[in-house]
Amino acid sequence: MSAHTAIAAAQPNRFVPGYLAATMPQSVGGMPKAQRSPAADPLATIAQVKVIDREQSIFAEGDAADAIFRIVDGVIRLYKLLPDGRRQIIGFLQAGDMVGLAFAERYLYSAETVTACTVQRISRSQLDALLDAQPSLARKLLSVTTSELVAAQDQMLLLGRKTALEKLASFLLALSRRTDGNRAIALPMSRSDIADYLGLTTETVSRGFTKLKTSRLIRILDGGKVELLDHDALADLADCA
Amino acid sequence: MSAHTAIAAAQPNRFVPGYLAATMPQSVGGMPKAQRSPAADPLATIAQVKVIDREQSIFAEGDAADAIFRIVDGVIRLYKLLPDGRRQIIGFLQAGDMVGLAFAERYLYSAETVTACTVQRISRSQLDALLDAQPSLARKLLSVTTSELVAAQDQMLLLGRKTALEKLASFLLALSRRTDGNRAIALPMSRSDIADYLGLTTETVSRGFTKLKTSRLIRILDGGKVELLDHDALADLADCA
DNA sequence: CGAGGGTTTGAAGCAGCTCAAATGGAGTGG
DNA sequence: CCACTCCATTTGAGCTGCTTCAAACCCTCG
Repeated sequence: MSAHTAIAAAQPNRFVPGYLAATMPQSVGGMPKAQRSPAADPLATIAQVKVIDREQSIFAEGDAADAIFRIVDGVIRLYKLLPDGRRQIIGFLQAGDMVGLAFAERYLYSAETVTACTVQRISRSQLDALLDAQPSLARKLLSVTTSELVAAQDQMLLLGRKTALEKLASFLLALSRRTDGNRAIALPMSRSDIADYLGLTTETVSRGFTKLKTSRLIRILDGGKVELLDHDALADLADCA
Repeated sequence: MSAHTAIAAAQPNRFVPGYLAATMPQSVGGMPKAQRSPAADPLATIAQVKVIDREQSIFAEGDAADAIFRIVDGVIRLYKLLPDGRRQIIGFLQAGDMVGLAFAERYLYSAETVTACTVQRISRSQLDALLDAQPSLARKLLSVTTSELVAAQDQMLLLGRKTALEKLASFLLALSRRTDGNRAIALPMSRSDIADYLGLTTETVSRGFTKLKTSRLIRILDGGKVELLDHDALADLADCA
């Protein structure tokens, strides 16, 4: 079982339309897989399933936005680039998340797999038809999009005002929240992915991990997993200094 | 006529539900005021109008979120605070924008007037009733919320990966876009507001303005206005280095 | 005209970056 | 099973862009 599967398994049926920003800090109600009836998921019936290798592009910023994707398994990163190559990762997406711009001609960011992924592809026209046929869907999507906006605002606070160590602590806690508060969390993405998500360099991320390790706040486990040894201390770090 | 009125007049009927993030980089279609029929604005009929002084609180992070607000005139800032007082401004809002969390118990950020403002207050229960009565409203709100998310993602790129001067150039261009691309733009907010929006200090913002002035890219006008002398050069700065 | 606030400018410090090298771990082939 | 390669990660050392601290400037308003 690969690392990302562990994340995916704990992930409830999150549903994210349009732009998907930083999904990390979003708190989600836990609902066991068994309770999800297929009837409640009209998208599944029209989706086309694709399996994609790790580190592959799904679409790039500027491509015609003719489809949206829902992640069934695996981890995906969304990012924007500056002309000189500087990269900002907008979010890491997991099982249940949806990707793709709902109301624009072209994708405004790029999407790549971090791990091997299974995704559902839903064409734009099919989604539009579904929205027409089922007006309640829009309200549901509105609710989830609003949550995404909340997450994006948390990330703005992080990027604009937190120190490197505070950013790292926030990141780890957000991951922990996504996996139902588990102490051990999977980190399928590289240091450089984390750096580009937090507005840092890989070296600074690495030094931060070292500092958290020597402070006994975290412990590195096998398979790229991290154990949060002192949740409260990390929370203090994350919220402030 | 106060400075903010100039911004407001150029502002079409933007409509922003739920969390309102950085609205700056959002491009909006221009529609003259005369074409807006009151019938197309069901919110206006149930809204309670309030006039608020400059530098006043509208609501604070953590307050019960029992109403949303639509700005009729003036400029408002939304921000989040860290426990030690560091502030990140999430966005500046203007006429047409809506503020207030649609699907949470409490506001997740604070809102304050920058200039004197006129706002419409719509209670949460009234909005919910309106959404039930008029399902198409949800889809419209979804569209606009998605635009907000796009703006938030642009701001993440700015905060995480741009230099001080690039941030300033981006900010000025975004303001210019909001006022239909006018060369002269109003800056009703203080240096410290701008700093907290761009993840900088007031001193760095001030030095940036000075550098843009001596480079002949901008010119300071009366009444806190700024004229963009070289739009293209600013655009080069904003997108990259 | 004087007080009070925001803004600008100056000088010094430092958090995080850059450049560089060492370490380590996973995959590959002998 | 080991040797080797490759590349991500870690560590080190110096640098720099932004911050911090401080003071001067300047506008507005009473």
